[in-house]
Amino acid sequence: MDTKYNPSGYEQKLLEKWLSNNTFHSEPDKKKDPFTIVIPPPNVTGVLHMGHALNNTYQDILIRYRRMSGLNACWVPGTDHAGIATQNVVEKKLAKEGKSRYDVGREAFIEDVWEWKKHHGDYIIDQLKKIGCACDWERERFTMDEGLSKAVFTAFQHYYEKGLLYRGHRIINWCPRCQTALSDIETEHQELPGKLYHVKYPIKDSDEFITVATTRPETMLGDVAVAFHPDDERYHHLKGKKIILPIVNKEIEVVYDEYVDREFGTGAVKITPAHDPNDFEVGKRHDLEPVLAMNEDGTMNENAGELEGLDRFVARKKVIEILKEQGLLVKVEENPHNVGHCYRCDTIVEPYLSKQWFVNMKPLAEKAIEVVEQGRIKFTPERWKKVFLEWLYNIRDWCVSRQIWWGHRIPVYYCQDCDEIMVSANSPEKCTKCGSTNIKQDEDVLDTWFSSALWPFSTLGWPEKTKDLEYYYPTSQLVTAPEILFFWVARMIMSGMEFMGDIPFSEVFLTGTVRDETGRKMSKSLGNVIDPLKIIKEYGADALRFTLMVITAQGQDVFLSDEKFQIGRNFYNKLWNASRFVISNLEEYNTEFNKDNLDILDSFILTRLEKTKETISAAYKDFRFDVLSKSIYEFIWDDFCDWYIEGIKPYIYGKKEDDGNKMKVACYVLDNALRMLHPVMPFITEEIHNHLTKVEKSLIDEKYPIKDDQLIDEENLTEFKKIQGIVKEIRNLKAQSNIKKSETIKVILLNDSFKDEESLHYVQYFAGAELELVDTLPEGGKYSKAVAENVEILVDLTENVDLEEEKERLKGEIDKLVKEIERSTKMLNNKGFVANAPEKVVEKEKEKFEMYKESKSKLEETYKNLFPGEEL
RNA sequence: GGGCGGGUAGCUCAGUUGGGAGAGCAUCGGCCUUACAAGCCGAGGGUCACAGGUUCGAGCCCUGUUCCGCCUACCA
Repeated sequence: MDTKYNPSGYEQKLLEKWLSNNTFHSEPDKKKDPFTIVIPPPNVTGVLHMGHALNNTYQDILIRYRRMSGLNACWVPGTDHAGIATQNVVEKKLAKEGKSRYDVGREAFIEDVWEWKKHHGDYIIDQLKKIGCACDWERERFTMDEGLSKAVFTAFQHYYEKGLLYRGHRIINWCPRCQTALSDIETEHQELPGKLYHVKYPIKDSDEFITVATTRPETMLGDVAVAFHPDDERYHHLKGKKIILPIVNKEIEVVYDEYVDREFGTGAVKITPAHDPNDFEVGKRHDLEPVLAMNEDGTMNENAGELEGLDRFVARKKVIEILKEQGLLVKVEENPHNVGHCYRCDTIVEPYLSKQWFVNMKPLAEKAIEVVEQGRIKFTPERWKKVFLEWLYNIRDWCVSRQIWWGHRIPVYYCQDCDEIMVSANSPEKCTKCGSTNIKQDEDVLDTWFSSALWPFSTLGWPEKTKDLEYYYPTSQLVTAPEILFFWVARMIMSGMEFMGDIPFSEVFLTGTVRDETGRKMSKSLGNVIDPLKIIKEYGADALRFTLMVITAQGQDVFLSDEKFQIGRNFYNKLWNASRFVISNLEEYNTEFNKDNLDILDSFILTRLEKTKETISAAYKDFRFDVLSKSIYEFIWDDFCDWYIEGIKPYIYGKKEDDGNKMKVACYVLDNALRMLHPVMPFITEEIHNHLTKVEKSLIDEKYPIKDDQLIDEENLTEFKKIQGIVKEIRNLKAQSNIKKSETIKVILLNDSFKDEESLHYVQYFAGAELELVDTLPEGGKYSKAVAENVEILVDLTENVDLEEEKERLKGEIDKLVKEIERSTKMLNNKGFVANAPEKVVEKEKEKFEMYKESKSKLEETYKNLFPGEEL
């Protein structure tokens, strides 16, 4: 084995092996239970970021663990066509050539996107491979694949025929830059400093004015009425009157509607049905014809009179100017408010009246609510369940049409001759009603999330009834970011119930968000991203994975910085070197140690190993990746390296009699540890395992270690912990007395301090001490004393010891004990404690009390001996 | 406006049915001990945000306050 482990070389080699052997492939197999995960498909435009790295490491660990545990694990990978985002990328590319998509035309543009996808789109898939993802690459899917497109059209037709899909005029969120409708959750609200403008509208045939307030004055050009509360007597006299809309000097209506809050402002609300969802509802109730004042690109239209052609924000200023000139602007107040922004390009979205396709979500949501309330789908951390349900209880219809070109074109066909509307997954050639071939397909495409909603079954072949679908569906667990809980998770559950009649997965694990060290979300525009590929290059994929796992508490946000990845690097370095030591001292790969020939050290390491297995399997159940990573880390570093390997050295170097059993134990432990760690650090564990067994195999095909209760020996573990405690104390005494670790120190112990010779040997060895056993401890003389684990430790102080320091040390120790005794006394004198606390706790406290008292008197004795006559 | 998460060592964070406050990094001291200086041995360091309450006992449970972050929402 190389003396240094250089990740990039090994990782590349192993990766090529895995890929060329198709190691991660899964086929339906009735003899085994499936364990399925579908990947949250990253955008084709995406490059791997830390969020992906975190998310996919979780999934990879789950997949590898289940596969090693004997399940038929299948991880379905793929990418999402990400309509708006991808179109934006290609449009930007065109813009550099001075062209727009309209210049090249729809067909040529889509070809361009496919071309782009072919060359840049699979970039992220390669990156996933680099972090070691055990995806079944043969099953890679793309949401625009033929099969998945068919799923989309089939689903659309199904919803339409069931009456759950309709086309209607509604206020939607319009992005003037992307020039498309967005769904409610695709608009992100940010608070911006805004103003509330109070404007006077003249009342026709009267000297009176009515004052209304607005945050978006430019939309007043689309006003059709002013509304008052029906019970508001201040405005009853206006019934039947008309109001003059300034600037365009149009007559508008007076209406009375309970929507108006009498307490707010003047109690008068201008009604702009084409630019505000509430106003739209009011307009409908009062038969008011909406007036659209804006074009799709955010400029004012012909209804804006002299403002026609101005951009909406320029128009806002202009409106205010005009109103001021005409003396109609009453006042302007500061009014910070939340404004919707396009989640793809951050442009301020416009509530805008438009004809779009909607899915009626209520009936779909009901089933999703049911399965989650019943606990058939479990969320981890559990708090997301509430968030999830809350959203579903208040669900609104989903606007699914988008005015872009890249995506699944809506499978609706309009006959140009007879107005027939046909909805069909198979593009019809002629009108089903009049037979005309003059039919035109809807221009719009579907929301990208419409296709991802079908992902858990469309990737497995739906709408065909495939073997895969039958075997792998429902999938097992889903790992994703909470940001897409509504976008994706909720919709998958709804469509799973609708099309498959069953839940798409039974457990959902929501990850935390990756942030920089100051707590900000990592984003390109902030420039605070840590590129996982850079980390892989510097530290290796294993270090990246391990570090992410060990520092991220379950579902909590994680704060990252470059240096943190040293945790992982240091760990693999330790593992590599320890393994190198074991392997180089091993004659052959043999884990069949003699169970009847174990000493206290063997028993200690085996007990700790088996207990670690227990911790790990519990951690898997609870998605505690931090716990499982940390417990393997501690086992390998603290128990195996610092105690077991150190402890067997005298046997290896021939300083102690050895029958070879210790190396077999070491082999067994290392073999187990590598398997246990493999899901977290797949590369190095496999590399080492191959060296250990001298056989080239994929570790993922090996069995995950199962706990062997026979190897657990609590009594020996306790005894060894006692050894460790004493060793630590002696080392401490040596360090404080400036005695080198390599120098031995004379230590006197009572005969019955330990169970047997073995224990004494290890104390002597680990502590670097020469033990003298006596029946009674010497009184007087220059000895320092410490008490650990209820054992008195006497150290010869004849040489080289600063008595002043020793005095301080003893004083400090005694002081600590005094405080402990005080605390303990108080507790034990408390009748309530003795009466109410569990007997075990009280007993323990009494024992401790006795121990403290004993220790204290022992130390005091020593103090008096060393410093006769001096006050404590 | 509503909801959620968090405030524990200098930093980043653990702390699972309430029973003597932990890890990693950083700091300090000592070590080239034949796997590893990316290491080994040892040490110091905390009014568990604040104020109440429940309890024999609270970092943990309840109430309130405060600060940070996130999600969500049509008050013109």
